[in-house]
Parts: sequence; C-alpha cells; structure tokens
Amino acid sequence: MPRKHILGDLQLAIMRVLWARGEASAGDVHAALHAERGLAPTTIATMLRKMEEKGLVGHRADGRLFLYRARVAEAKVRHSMVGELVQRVFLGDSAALVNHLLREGEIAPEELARLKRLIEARQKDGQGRDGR
Amino acid sequence: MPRKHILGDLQLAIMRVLWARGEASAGDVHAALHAERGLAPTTIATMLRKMEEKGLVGHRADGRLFLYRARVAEAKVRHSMVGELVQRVFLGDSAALVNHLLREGEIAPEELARLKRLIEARQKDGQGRDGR
DNA sequence: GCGGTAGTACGACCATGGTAGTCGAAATTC
DNA sequence: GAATTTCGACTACCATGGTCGTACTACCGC
Repeated sequence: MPRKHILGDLQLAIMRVLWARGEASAGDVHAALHAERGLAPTTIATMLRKMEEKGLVGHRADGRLFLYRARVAEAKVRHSMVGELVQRVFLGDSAALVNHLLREGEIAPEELARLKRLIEARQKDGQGRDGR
Repeated sequence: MPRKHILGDLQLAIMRVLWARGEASAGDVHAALHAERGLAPTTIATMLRKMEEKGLVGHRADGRLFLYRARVAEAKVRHSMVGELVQRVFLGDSAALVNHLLREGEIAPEELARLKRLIEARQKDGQGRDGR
C-alpha cells in the first residue's frame, strides 16, 4: 500500500528542492532553504534522515557527501495531500472543494478562463476515461 | 490575527457534530461519533476541553451537563485549511489546485457541468467583486 | 443515608513534525 | 603529522493531536 505521503511544511520545502535539483546534499538543501527560513544545517540533516527512514528520500554516498534524491514523485505527494484534505474537510467530495475555491474568489480571471477550457476538454475526451 | 484554524481529524469530526447540532454535550458527541470511531467517552471530553482552550468551542452549563457550541464557523475552518494546503503544496496558487483536481479525474461529469456554469457566472458578475 | 451512575477534570502516554546541540570521523590545510 | 573544518549520526526537547485511565462530584433510586 502506498503509505501516507502526508508531509509537514519543512518536509515539503525539502522535497521541493530535491524535486527541482534531482540530487542534492544536506548542505545544498540548507543553502537553498536558508534564505526563506534560516534554519540550522543540522535541522535539515536531521529531517533528511527522518525522511529517509520513512522512504520519502534516498541517498547515495559520493565520497563523504551524501547525495539525497526524492523517492516519491511530486504528483504522488500532491495527490495524497489533496486527497487527505478532501477527505477530512469535504468528506471526500472533490467537487465541493473546487466549488469552495471558485467561490472564495482567489482565482484570477485569466485562470478562470483556462480552467473553463480545461473542463471543456475533460468533458469532451473524458467520456470513457477516468484520468488515472 | 485569526489564529490558525487548522484542526486534526478528530477535531473536525467533533466540529461537524457541533455544526450540525448547534449544541451538544460531550455524551451527545460521543454517541454521534461512536459508530464510526468507537472512542472512549473521556477522549471526546478531553478533546472538547482542549478545543475550548483554543477557542474553537465554548460551553454553557445546563445543570451538571456541559452543552458545547462551535465558536468558529465551518466556512472559516474550511477556508483556513484549504488555504494552508494551497500554501504548502501549491505555493499559494489556488488555480493550480483546481487544475490538479480537474486532472485527477475525480470529478463526476455532472459536477463538471455544474462547475463550468459556476465559472461562467463568476466570469460574468465577478468583474469588480472578490468573493468575500 | 448509600451506592451506583453520569459527567467533568486532570494527568499520562504515544507519535510526529520541527529544531538544534554535540560527537566522531574524514578531508583539508598548514 | 597536527589543527581545523566539514559533515553525517545520535540524542534531546518542545508542541500538538489523539487516546485513555483514574479521580472527583453531584445527583438518583431505593
């Protein structure tokens, strides 16, 4: 079973670096994140180790350096986390979430147009498919 | 600042009971939730106490009974939690989340049609408004 | 009056995310 | 070859959510 890919904030930030870079050492990640959060290097290293325990990342040694790599795809994590929220807050009703987002008015007009086109596309070609 | 209305699973479940009922005793909540989770009554009572500390619920005494009431609106909680997710996972881009949901194919065809109408409505009347 | 019951209060414990200090070993520098 | 820096390992701490057990209390039926 695909375990729960529910990540915390820092974990997400780390994964983003890994997804963008492909491979990165703890130091690289720290450097990338230092500007926005100013954490101690050890914090990043510890988090990476914990994440490795959970299978979120893997590493290989390059000399003394550990190069970490993401072991779960960004799409997977997104899917899990969105699914979790939909379950918790909207009792599994994805459409209700879309509804909420639309009504909140946080979507720019141009985006609305894009989304509308996306819906139309899905209505057209989506007859027998189910998107997975 | 409106504190963080980020609730856990049990907290959500409890809030749902309160939102639906208006007022409820710890026992009522326990009864309502017992079927789906089978928790000890004290668990509910403790959770309610903790939630009161955080201002999520309030209570008044009716004899020796405590009648709890939600002190934050469902919409508020939804907003906070969705906002949190959008921030964490989609870096604040709500449209990206809608996009994700649409592509995941978890939305039924009838829903797609409804959402499309909603988008059209927002495009039309949404010129100066901003949804709040 | 007395025991059972219902209901709250309090404290304990576990997991997880986040944060960091310290330690030891290896690499680099003098 | 010794001193310094570098970097991972380990340990510890704190907060929060979740889960209860136990203790206290007030009321009810007999």
